[in-house]
Amino acid sequence: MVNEKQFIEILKSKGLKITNQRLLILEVLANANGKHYSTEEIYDLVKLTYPEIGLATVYRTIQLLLDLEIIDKINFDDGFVRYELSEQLENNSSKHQHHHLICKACGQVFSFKEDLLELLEEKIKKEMGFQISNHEVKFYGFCKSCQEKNGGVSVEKRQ
Amino acid sequence: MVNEKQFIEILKSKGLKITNQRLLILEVLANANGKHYSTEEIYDLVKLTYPEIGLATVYRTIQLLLDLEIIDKINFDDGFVRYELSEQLENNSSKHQHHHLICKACGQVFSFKEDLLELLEEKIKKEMGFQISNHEVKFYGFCKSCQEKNGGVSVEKRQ
DNA sequence: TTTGGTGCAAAATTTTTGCAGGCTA
DNA sequence: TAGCCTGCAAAAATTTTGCACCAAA
Repeated sequence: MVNEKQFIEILKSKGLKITNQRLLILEVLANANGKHYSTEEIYDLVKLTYPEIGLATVYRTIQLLLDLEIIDKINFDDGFVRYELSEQLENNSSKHQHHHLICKACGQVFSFKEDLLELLEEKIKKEMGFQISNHEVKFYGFCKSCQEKNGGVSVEKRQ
Repeated sequence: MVNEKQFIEILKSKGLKITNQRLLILEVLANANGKHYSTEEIYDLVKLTYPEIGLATVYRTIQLLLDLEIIDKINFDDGFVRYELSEQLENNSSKHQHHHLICKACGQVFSFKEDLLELLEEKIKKEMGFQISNHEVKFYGFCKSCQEKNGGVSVEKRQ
């Protein structure tokens, strides 16, 4: 999880410039606290403190953060592409920290910290020779509160 | 995996009409054979045998197939939303058949049939009360042939 | 015949790009 | 100062919608 100081170092080391826009976008994502923002949401949040920012800059900065592997792209199939700070550690090796639980009734997204995929990854490596560097796991279902609300019969709100 | 006969029965039972367009779109997906088509690709393929079809019909039929849980939506983050026939069985209970391996060098998508997620799903159920009905697992990395091509040093082509 | 489904075109969304000017290093 | 970066607006790409007509039941 990259902080501002590290981010500045990364930019410097690549010969990239340190701008308010870049720092503010990273800050929004760093303070997301479990939320997953879309480009538009990031744009709106940055505008609160820096109204002159353009949406194109947000798109360009997000692409930059993706290229630098500082953030990850996630798609919850709600029509928006969302982003979150990558959990990748400086020493690399383990990028496997959490999975997403998506409630089909209320649309809420929960994070679950745990990695139990080593077995599966080993099997894939052995059987297919595929070298895994990262994974994305999404579980669709019904959250506790939606199950209780409907007495066990949960109704889908979205596909 | 739904075949044409079953599809017709499902449509009938819901009071929906059986049209050439619907049958042809299902046929394209049923013959995809491991490939994952985007809306545009489905449109182009159906046009070969039914040139008068409109793109809007493809979008509407795909939404219908999603609602009926005959197909699943997949996003490989290449800018296109893709679809594949759902593996869901008639008797329900198990929808957990395969995962996707996405090569970051050549972009190819491989499928891996295996489910070793029961342990993780049980844990999630127990700890969070979240009732899982389906999951989507994507592994990013480098396929065997790309590893060999580059002598073990694989170069990313895309994020 | 009735109703749902389709094709077309327009509209709405989301994302990318070109360019002149501004800011970081 | 040089060149990267930004904002704006236009363009491109993807998806949805309205409507008149057509076709399945």
